[in-house]
Amino acid sequence: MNKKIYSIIAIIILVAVYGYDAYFDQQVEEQVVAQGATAKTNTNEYFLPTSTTGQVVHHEGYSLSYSETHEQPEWVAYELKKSHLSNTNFKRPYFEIDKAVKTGAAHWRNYKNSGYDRGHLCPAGDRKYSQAAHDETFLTSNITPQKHDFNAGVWNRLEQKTRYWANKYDGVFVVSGGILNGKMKTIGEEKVAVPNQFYKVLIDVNSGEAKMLAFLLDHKESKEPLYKFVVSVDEIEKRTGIDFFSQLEDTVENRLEASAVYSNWSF
DNA sequence: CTGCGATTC
DNA sequence: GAATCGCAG
Repeated sequence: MNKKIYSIIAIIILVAVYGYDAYFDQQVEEQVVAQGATAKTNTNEYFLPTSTTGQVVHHEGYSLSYSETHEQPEWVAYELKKSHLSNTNFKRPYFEIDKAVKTGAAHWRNYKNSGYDRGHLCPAGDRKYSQAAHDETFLTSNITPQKHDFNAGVWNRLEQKTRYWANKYDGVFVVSGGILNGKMKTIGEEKVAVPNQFYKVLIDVNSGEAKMLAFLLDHKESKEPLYKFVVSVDEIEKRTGIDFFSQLEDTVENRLEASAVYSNWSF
């Protein structure tokens, strides 16, 4: 008689424990998917945007989608981890053609005496954790023509603020590029297009609830505070045709990308 | 930090 | 072309 009761109790306990465990796992999984936290284990692969050009190239420190017609990337994406931040000073190497771009990346000569900077999209300052990572940003597939006062000015301020956020929020994912449409000037024999606007999109999945932030800047120097350039991710998608953060669960993605609220980001 | 240009070999 | 140096915001 006692045996029977013990057996029943044991079964009830087993079911309860198993059930709770399964429930707990499910909750965790939903949370992980919602926050895109699996990105942690897959660095810059997880949050890659879609490519409108069909030519995605992966490097150790960043990935890019190359637009042959504009001779520059339509986006450059990478994770800026807190551990990447460093004060090391590496000597600047020479710019090199990215051999991984099969259609042929632009030669740096296009920029020579053009009046435009060779502007990094994955900044050298974000890849200072090793000489190799640093030097890898000097591939011309990571470069876009930028006015010097813009590059060294408001764009540089935004990059420094991004490093501030990477430190504060334990890493952020970054996607940057020029808006490659409309009428654009070109420079050099290969006719590298000069974007009229540049964008930067950020996502933080490592500190609390996932949050996004997007910037759209005219290609001109500005002393305005950075929050004045905040737009929704949807706005950038509309202008570029690129789909960002599609790995997120749809309702989460839609909600975050429609918002231009920046109150949960510290400026 | 973001860069360019002159000079030298 | 490669490396070094100085300069500017």
